[in-house]
Amino acid sequence: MEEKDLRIRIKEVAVEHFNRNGYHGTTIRSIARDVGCSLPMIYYYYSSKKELFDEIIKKEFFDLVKRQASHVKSGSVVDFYTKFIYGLNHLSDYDRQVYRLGIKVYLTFDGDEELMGLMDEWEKGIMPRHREILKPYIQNTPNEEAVVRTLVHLLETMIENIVVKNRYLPEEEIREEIAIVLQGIERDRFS
Amino acid sequence: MEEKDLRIRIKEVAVEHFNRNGYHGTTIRSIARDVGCSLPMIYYYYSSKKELFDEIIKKEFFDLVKRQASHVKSGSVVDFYTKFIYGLNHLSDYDRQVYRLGIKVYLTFDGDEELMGLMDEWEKGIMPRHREILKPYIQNTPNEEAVVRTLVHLLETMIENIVVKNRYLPEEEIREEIAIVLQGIERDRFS
DNA sequence: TCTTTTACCTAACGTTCGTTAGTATACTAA
DNA sequence: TTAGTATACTAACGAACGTTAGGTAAAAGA
Repeated sequence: MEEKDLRIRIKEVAVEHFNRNGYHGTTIRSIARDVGCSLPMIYYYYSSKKELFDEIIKKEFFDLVKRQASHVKSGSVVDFYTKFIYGLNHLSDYDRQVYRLGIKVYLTFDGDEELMGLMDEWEKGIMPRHREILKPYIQNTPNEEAVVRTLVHLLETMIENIVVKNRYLPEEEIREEIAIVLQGIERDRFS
Repeated sequence: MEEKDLRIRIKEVAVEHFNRNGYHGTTIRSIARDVGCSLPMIYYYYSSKKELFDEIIKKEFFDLVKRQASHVKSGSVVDFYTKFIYGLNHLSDYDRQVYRLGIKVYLTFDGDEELMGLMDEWEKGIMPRHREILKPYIQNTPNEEAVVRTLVHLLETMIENIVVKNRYLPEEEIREEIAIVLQGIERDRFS
């Protein structure tokens, strides 16, 4: 319990509390109680409640999604996306809660204007990245753009199901859904 | 301003505040201030802050989704779903905020165990309803169940985009995405 | 050695919260 | 007319909040 840096322990417990009770529903006192330290120690490592919340989003969340986005593409597109989503089932509790908290801010359900602005910036990069990944497969499809959009939308719901609603999505179900959106795409690879 | 029942005015302002600041971030005082009445008047009409929140979800939200679900199916399936989603763009501010608040509870981002339980019950009816609607069109498709699931997932993200993130989704974009998921379905009607 | 810094604490500050006690005014029924 | 009820208020309660003042004890640096 005590072998870990107190600063990190505080952040871990804070992630749990912000997740369970939201920003306003979380109290510094309850974090201190669960960490097992005194109340002012929170202020020794973080200048305020807001800074603690901000660090979780600005560092932990964006580090996590950057890590996620750097997964190497291998095999077919359907394979790639299926494994990407399926992998979320096995996120650590901490990572899952950080992800969940980030999505909450992304959906403007928590956080302040500044954090929401960062999310908007981040969101702008999503569609182009997937357009790039899918480009080799769909460049001769008529509704190219719509397919990218539909896939991204589908991915979003599946991510929410796993990360936010804490559901387990079986690999075959994920594959089926992605294949439906990308049907006719895979074949073009060999044409 | 004063022609409306105070009880209703309070609920309207509460919906705004719960939406903007969440349950814990909303104060009875700020609601009273924006309504233009004294603080104890909130307690004259609602026994507690929690009861006020609960009524919004239990009555307003579920009434709204029931109203939404009763839309008559006409034309093609793609048409039906397109119009259903597109119509959300033109929800009144009040209805949109009630919807948004409900989704927040649905995603377990707010509300207590009891309300989340009601959401779980409600969610169980979603997939069967759409399976029923789609049945005539997909009964000869091999991946029947997966198509229903994918469509429901896609609808969920589009609803979130409009209602939660407050985006405007053009009718053609909605139609394109639905058509991608249901491709090959429409044709079977005439086979 | 002595001084400074680091890591921790108890206790309290002022503010705001949800909620209620107590009272006034206006309409309604008798 | 008068008793009662519905609608409104001012003022305050105790509790909990974010935050800080001020201190201690040990380790590190000089």
